[in-house]
Amino acid sequence: MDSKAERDLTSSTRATDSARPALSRDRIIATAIAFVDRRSLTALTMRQLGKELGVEAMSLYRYVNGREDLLEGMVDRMVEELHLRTDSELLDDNSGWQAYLQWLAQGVRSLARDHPKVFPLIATKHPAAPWLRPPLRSLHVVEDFLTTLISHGFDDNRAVQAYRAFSSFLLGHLLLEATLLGAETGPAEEPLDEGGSDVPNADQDLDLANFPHIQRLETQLSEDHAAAEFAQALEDLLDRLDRFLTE
Amino acid sequence: MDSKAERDLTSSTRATDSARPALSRDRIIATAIAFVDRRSLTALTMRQLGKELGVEAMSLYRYVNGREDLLEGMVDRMVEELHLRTDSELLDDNSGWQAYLQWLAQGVRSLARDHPKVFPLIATKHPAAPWLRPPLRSLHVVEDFLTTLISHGFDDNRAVQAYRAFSSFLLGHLLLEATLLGAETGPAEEPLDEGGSDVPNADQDLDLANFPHIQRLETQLSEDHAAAEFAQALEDLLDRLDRFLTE
DNA sequence: ACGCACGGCCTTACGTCGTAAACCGGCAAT
DNA sequence: ATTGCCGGTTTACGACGTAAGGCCGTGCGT
Repeated sequence: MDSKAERDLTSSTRATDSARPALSRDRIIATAIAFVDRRSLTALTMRQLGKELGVEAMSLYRYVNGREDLLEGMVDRMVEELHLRTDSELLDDNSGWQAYLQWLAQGVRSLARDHPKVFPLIATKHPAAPWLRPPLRSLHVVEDFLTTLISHGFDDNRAVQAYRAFSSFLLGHLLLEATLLGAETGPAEEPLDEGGSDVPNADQDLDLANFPHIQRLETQLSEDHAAAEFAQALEDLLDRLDRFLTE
Repeated sequence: MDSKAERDLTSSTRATDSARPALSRDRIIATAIAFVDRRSLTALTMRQLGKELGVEAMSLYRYVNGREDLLEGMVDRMVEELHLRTDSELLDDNSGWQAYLQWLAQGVRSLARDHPKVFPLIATKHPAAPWLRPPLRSLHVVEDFLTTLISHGFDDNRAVQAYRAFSSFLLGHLLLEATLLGAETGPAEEPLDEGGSDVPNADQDLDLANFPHIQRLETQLSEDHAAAEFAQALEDLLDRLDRFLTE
């Protein structure tokens, strides 16, 4: 009675099938993303993912071309999402390019916050082309970006430079934030005790005796103002681009 | 005669032995870094590294506490290097904090450029403490940072914020640059042809027909002005911090 | 001088990973 | 009924990280 539960509805593989959604690239990728969100990147294994989908690992290979391709699929899927929900108003002349960039930045930030364990992948994986810079690694998104800026007075050169600056900005802030959030899912991380007990292990490690400033500022350093700082830095970047535009 | 070649020089394992430098954590880590530079992160395997050192894989475990620890060691080593060659002049009141930040930024950039394949590790690995943000993930470096800024008129709060802004800046620009440089060592990457030929596979892929801007700007997008852009963005950041300081 | 503990490296072994290749049941069209 | 494909399974291989124990030369204690 293990996997026979959904057998009787096979009278015809109709669309009304609700029991077993049937394997597909999309479903695999979606499940993989959810899985990584819940567990971790290194936990994402073909066999585990198979189990998650109620299927043997090798079945996945009919839809994804190996693990590497799966990861790429996840990245593409997530970034493409950005383009899909582009409010076309934003691309018009109505709201300025700044509104568009604000929207885009917040969108990418949402990605990073919703999937902190996946984001390093977006940030790190080598793009298909050298002009597809993380995290804006979708042709659609980049095209939107360039279109919007150019239609708002940027010349080619400045649009490209803006693209680069914007990419760097997002990457830096959001990868940091994501790394912070997806705290390694560390279950316990044994201190590994390295030895006996007589010698108090003289190296510096995590006692802050020799680092007075860090020690004093420890709490401040640990505070999380990610949202505000992101917003502020984004403002500054936009100002910079604006100045850049009218120079 | 396979591994006996270097047997006869074992008359005594004296210090004067120049043939086989003898295993040590330092040597292992150094070799690992060099190895990753030459090959890639995923190619760095305990067995491969052993081979590189003329030793069995398991021998490494006497000095590094597993692969994860090895990677951490590599990161630490590289970042610590920054602190070691800190010109103490820079920390004095003589040159301003801006000179220090310029120096530090260029130092980290050198790291990224010298070891583009390792840099993602520095950027991505979870720091030991939440206030050790990549890529400035060394207590020494952070302490230097805070000391310098505070001794130049920053109050605690602003110094901390500067630290965060600076980290994000470096991470974004340099991870991007490193990713670009360490071009995945991709040997060929078969186009994998995905199926028949009748349906032209309606997705966009890499023909730029539907992306006029990208197509037109392709060359500009591919141009590499990393150095200049980095310098410029750094200038702007310093200005921003300066304004921030006297507000 | 001799023995012996010990540090440093090797051998063996286990479980898990990605994935190539062959296989197999059932549906559709012939 | 036959055939062939489609979607999934089985089996198998080599490489990985690493636990556990073996082995051998060196240097110290006596």
